[in-house]
Amino acid sequence: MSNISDLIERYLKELLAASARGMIEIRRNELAEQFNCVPSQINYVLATRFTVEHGFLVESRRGGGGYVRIMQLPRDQRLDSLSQLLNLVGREISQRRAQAIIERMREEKLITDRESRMMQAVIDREVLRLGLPARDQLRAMILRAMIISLLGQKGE
Amino acid sequence: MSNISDLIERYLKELLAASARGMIEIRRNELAEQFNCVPSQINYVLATRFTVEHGFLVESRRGGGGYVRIMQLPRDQRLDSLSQLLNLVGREISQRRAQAIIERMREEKLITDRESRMMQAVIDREVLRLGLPARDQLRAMILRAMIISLLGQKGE
DNA sequence: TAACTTTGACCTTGACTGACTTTCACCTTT
DNA sequence: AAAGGTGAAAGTCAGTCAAGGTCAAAGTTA
Repeated sequence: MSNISDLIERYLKELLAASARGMIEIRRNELAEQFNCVPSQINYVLATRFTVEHGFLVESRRGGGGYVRIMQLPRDQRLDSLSQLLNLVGREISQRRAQAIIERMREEKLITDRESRMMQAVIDREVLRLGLPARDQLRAMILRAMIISLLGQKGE
Repeated sequence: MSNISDLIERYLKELLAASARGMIEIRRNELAEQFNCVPSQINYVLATRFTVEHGFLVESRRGGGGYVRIMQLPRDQRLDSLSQLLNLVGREISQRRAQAIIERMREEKLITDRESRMMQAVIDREVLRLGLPARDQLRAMILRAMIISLLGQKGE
């Protein structure tokens, strides 16, 4: 395995883990050179692995002295409320974003490993064999139902 | 005898036997080339000889750096009963029968109360808003996926 | 003939690239 | 100072390449 994008992801997460405030700043061009890739690949990594669903915030600035700042959202700003979580899901959701949300719930111990595995299995496009956009809508329905059933504690 | 599929099967099982964790990763294209067959024949072999019923779990990833991962499941009592439940689910299933199966899994302690609640939520016809028979087929796919997700516990 | 095997055309996903664009700090020029 | 130029960043996005997936038809075998 281990393509460049995965390596960059791991590297950035190590930097984040080592940083005091869960915040790092990088130079896009420098990082690209470090990994012998084109600068826009950094954007690809950020777009696919450091989204809000994953629990990160990315800011940047262009021009001379530009930078890319990656922040890991602190615990108490994270998925604390059910409505926040459902908001993130919305009326339709891609597999990617759903995976990220489930992974985040697991990291925050809102669900167990087994539960996350089950949820990941269910929202897979191989299971939800429908065309778009119906598939993304169904996935949202299902994910919402699962989240409500686990966290809503309705009637208990 | 010894058609190509049998050869590929034997080869993969040798690899699995030699591997420490009962888990191997292959490149579909490489393997196909090795056996002078078309890549899709690998899928045929996996689909006919490395199913859950046979005690295997197959995962894969597309795109650059893609792979096919084959895991051998340790055969035990729990696995056998889950496998039986899979047969019970079949290719389509009503909500009522699905509810009964989930309830039975809960009684047999194959799943926790939380897990059963989540499963019940997902197979509800209010969530799977499709007409019949598509809904019953989708429910079967989902239920199967959830049960299978429980199989890969120990290995990973 | 029924079941199994093999094949290939077409599809979907994921990683990566590069040409082109936008933004910004810092100069000049007037 | 205000306006405008310059180079140094980062951003965008459509396209290409690299995998694996699907399905039905054709071929083979028991």
